[in-house]
Amino acid sequence: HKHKDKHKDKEHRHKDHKKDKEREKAKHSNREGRDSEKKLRDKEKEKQKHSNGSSDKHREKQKEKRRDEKVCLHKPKRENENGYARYDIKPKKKTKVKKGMEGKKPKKEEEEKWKWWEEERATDGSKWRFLEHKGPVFALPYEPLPLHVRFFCDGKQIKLSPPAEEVATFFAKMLDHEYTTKDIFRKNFFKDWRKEMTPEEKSKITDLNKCNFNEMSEHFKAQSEARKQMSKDEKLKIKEENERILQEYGFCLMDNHKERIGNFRIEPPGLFRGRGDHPKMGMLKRRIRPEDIIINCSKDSKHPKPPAGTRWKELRHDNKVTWLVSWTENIQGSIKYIMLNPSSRIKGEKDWQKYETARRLKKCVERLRTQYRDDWKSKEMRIRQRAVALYFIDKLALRAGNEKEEGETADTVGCCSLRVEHINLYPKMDDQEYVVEFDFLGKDSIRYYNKIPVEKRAFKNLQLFLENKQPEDDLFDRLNTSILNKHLQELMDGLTAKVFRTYNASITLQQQLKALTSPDDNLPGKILSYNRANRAVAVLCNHQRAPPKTFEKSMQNLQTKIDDKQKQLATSRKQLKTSKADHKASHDEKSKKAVETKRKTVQRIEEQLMNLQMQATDREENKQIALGTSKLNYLDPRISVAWCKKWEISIEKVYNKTQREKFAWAIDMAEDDFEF
DNA sequence: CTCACCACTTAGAAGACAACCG
DNA sequence: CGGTTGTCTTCTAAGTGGTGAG
Repeated sequence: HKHKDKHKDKEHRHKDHKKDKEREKAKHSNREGRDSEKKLRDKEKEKQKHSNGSSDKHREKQKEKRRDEKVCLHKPKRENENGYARYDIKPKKKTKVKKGMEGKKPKKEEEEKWKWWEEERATDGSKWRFLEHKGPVFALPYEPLPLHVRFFCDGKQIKLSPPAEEVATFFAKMLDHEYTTKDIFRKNFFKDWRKEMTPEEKSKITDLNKCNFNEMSEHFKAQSEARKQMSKDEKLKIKEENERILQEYGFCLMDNHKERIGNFRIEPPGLFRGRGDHPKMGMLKRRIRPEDIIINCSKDSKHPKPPAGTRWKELRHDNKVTWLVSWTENIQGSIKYIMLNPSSRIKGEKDWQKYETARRLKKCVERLRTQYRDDWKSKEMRIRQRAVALYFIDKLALRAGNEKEEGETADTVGCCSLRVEHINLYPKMDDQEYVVEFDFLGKDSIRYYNKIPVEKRAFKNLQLFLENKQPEDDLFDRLNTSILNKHLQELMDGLTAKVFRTYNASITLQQQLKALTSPDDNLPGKILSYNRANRAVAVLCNHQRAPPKTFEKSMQNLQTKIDDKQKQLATSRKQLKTSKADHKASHDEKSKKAVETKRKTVQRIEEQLMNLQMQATDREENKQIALGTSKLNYLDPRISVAWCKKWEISIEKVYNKTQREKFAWAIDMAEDDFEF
């Protein structure tokens, strides 16, 4: 019954979010009415938000006032355009797509511009009302190797049966990869490979070290080389075929809208590549057949047909979930899904909601911080542990750290699963006090290393937690993510550990943008500032990448360019000097003009040089840092949109096409004064 | 509480593609 | 125009967090 209560709470929360009565009414009214009512509600929500006595209440109010003034000044007449009442209520300063809005518009056009964020959200936990799709695209069947490609074991040629040969090719394709040298990988592979062999093969092939895959490997290299060498025509043909498949299988119909599917292809069979020190690396990931597939769609939709002669495992009509297709994978036994693209309504709404939760945290974060500092003094060990863990999650943006099954995955940890061996305490270090040194492997086995001074009371608690423990013992032995999240839920509706990461990432971006952007900077300068702000977040969240293989070389190339530019600048300056001298001597129009052109040239080259240097700085600073993850998952896009608007930078400079599609909601709704 | 299960978000690497350069 | 380089897209692994049974 506990869970049920919780569920009710959640429902209640959701209902609170928007006024229920109004929504019910709106559901049955027409589009215009719905929209305007939504706006009205939003406005009310805004007011509520601003009047609930948070610390920055005053500033927020000022801001709102300012916005209203601006709106009045610049865009008072929107409502006349097509009679949509909604424009009366919350005029937009800038509305991108206007033409074609009058009267009836062609369906296709409407489809392209569908603004789901201006529509109602379901409140009953259902994710859709209608869903129709074509099912998944299966991996191509195995094509046996041509006869001339041979395989040897112990020096003797063996013609492998197709199943054994297929698995062998998986290994052969990876021969150049470091994976294949690892003991665990080889052991796992060999074990699974033998399962595919005929008894005869099994008796002949008993030692992987005696297997020679070279001809296979060479064959695949030649094949990929041949693909590269294909004529334009052939390449075009393949491209068209891919496009056809995309058009047929890459979209679904969900609640009257055509939506892009994220991954409509079933993962092909192959060898499992775990990250880090994974105990299952090299195992055979088996081929998925229609009989493994569960299809989810509307009862009243045209159901996807399984390939001829096969059947689905199950046909389901569950509109409480968002997936279209699922199957169980054989390595960990987990379920894999086919879901919609990030640009879809279903993903976008959730994403938007995530940032709204983080913004609610912003309003009460100081209160929570006071509380956890207070809890450091608690009589109860579990509360102290909870409070210190939360401090780490807040201050260092650590992940929650769920427990993991031993032997099933690589040994990685998050905050709650930190072990004694992952930290070192230094009461004094150089000129700093109470330094904690973190060294552990996090998600994807990415190393987290950080030496950081912490508050005295937190430090003393850590010393206490370490008492009488072995290195492999849990640092927070009275804590797990479920306890922590239950606590957080009580502190704020919808609060979980990961919200802190979102909040701290977004607030950092906003602060850094404010601090780094200088009005005098030119465009590349501003972009550098943006990237630096983005970088600050990536560092906070520990988003690392392997330095690109060509990094050194590309840096060198850039340096050469800079050197050349410098030389060019020197020559140009000399020429300017000469022309000035000429002008002084002759004082004629022609020489005066020459001076001017030269001056312009020098200026242009100076700027080019600066830009190159900025590019170099940017790239150097970015060597081991991945910006994409934070941009895509942690930074409220409205901050970036507002920044672009404020500095009159086109959004394309900050978001590529995919990102613009994912963040269409933010691009459409955020104004230059948006505050996270 | 633990455990198993499920659904969904977040993650870096690899592969595909496009732009640029000589 | 071909090869190289940098960017975008795809892929799928690895997390988080919710639920419900026992």
